[in-house]
Amino acid sequence: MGQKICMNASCATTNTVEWKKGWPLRAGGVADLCFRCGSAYESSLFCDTFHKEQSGWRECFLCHKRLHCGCIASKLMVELLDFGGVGCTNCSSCYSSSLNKRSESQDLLGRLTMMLAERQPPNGESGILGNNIDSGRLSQLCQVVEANEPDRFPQSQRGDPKTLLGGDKREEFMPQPELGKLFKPESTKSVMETRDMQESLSQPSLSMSLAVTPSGPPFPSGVVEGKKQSNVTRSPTVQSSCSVLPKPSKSAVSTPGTSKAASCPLRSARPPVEGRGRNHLLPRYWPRITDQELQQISGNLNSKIVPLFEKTLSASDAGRIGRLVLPKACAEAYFPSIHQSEGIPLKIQDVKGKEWTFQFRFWPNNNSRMYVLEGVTPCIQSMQLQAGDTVTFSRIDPGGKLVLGFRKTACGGEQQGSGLTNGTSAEDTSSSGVTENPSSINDPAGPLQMPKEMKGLPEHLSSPDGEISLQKNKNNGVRTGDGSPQIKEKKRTRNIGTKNKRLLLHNEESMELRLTWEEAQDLLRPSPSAKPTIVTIEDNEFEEYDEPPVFGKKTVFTSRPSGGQEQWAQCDDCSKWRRLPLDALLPSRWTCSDNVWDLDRCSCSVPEKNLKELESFLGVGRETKKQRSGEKQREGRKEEASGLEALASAAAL
DNA sequence: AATCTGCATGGAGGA
DNA sequence: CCTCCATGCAGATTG
Repeated sequence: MGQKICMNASCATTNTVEWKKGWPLRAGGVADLCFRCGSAYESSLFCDTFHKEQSGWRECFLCHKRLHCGCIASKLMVELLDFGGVGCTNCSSCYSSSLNKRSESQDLLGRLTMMLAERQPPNGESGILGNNIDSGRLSQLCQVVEANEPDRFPQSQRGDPKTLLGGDKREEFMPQPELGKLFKPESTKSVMETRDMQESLSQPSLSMSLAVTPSGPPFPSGVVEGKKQSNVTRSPTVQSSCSVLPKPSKSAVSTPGTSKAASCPLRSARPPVEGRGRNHLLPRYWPRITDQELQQISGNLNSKIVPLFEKTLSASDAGRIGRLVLPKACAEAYFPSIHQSEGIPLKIQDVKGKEWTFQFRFWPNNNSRMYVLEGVTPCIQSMQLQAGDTVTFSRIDPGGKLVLGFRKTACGGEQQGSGLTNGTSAEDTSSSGVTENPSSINDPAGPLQMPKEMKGLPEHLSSPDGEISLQKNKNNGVRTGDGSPQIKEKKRTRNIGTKNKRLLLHNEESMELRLTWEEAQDLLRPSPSAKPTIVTIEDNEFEEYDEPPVFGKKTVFTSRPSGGQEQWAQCDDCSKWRRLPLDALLPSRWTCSDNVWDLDRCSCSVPEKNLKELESFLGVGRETKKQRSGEKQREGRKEEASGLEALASAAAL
């Protein structure tokens, strides 16, 4: 950590800023980026998509089209991001635009397909998307892309670190200056960076990584609807505070949440911190956090807590619709500026360190805008909030990470469960519906979901056990704790799922998509005629194929009582199971006549052998076996087909 | 039919 | 009078 000038010419903070690590450039070298840039890619849209979530839909920053992260084109997009491209493959503003439409791109897609196949970890984990792309491949990709898109790659820029590093040249790589961030996909994190992952995550980071704008943290823009911004840098801190106490507004007094707050001598609404148009914020939205609460938390966190604003939930906010109406002034002051009605996904951490992603968007309304956070239902339910309760938006400095706290209206006083709480009545919030940091789910190395800042929270504010057992709830595809009442409401659960579907994250469909994708990976085989070229990168040998992979047939492995394993495959004609060598790889269609390993059973007329053993493994009985040739076979094929379709559609894209 | 989604409307409160 | 925002509503979508 030190003081340098951010090398990202488009970065909002081009003044002397904190920095923490460099930005690897394709031709080598490292560009020093400011804290904001550096932290941005940790939580960048595409990082999350590919390496944490690994499935689901995301929205392009530029064109706002949705792209499925499981698709190969999207994968390619992510890789290209490392070279400065920002945007989806559909986006005309991105130098990788139309890549998936070009005939030449088929080669890339084919290579990527192969890379996906190659990277499947032996244990079947969904790691292929999380593995690093080797530099050689990236170089190849880059060359092809450059060849295809010469206009986007002036010769002077290619592979010249000085060009990339030099002054504002970098800006030429940025499709839109106001994007202002370099999105560092995790796919391209170097080994070194991977090693530093924990450190990175322990650093405060911008959860809301989009739309960085020229001034004023966390997401200011130069001019927002005609309002000129103050050019404030790092925020003041907690102690910004109650020097000026507002005259209690009518609304503040009248709202259930705040009226009780007013009864607390310490709970005074404090003027908001810096932000666009903060002076226009109505006092009703001023955070009513006590100094005691703030000091306690600040002390625990080694970070500065900056209360931004709060809002008392209306019936519609807390209702099933899942939309939380944001005060316009607050949204424009503290949230990223958005220019498209669809808005952007916004990550906000709750008091337990769990990260939620909401869709921050707006609707045109009477020549103005109405800002909403969509998909809040799971979070609201997790906090067991209802109309009249208050949610508090705060920020952790440095880093600008958003924290969503809450304060409940309860008989005899308020309960507070924010990261700013005094800790006297932290809710035992269920983790249901939580869009847990996907890395914690997928990363076998351990959960990373608890930021350092939140680890400083008192225990009772953190997750009860810090490691909630993961249950793949097929109904909602999220972690479920021990069942809050809300979760048991089928309608709500359904609503959650569908809402999250809009969020493109962490929903049941993404879970299913991921599983399907993982299953599909099992089916990938190198083309039989393909001969691999061994490439050694960082002491790891990779087989590189010139031909795209083929889809193989699913097999099952059994364990002999005496030890050792056997592989079994089912004939596509007679549905009989045949034993295969362990290393046998089958094509997508395989019949007994293809059983070259056991000539005694290379015909469908030959009965099965050792069936009991196999059935024991499969957990099926004779009756099931009878049906196997019927329904089960069809289902099996259907499942297999779903995996194939997933890949096929990805490849088609 | 239920739910989602985008927009419209009108009351409340501030200027 | 104007802006904001809570909520309603209708068309679209989904199961």
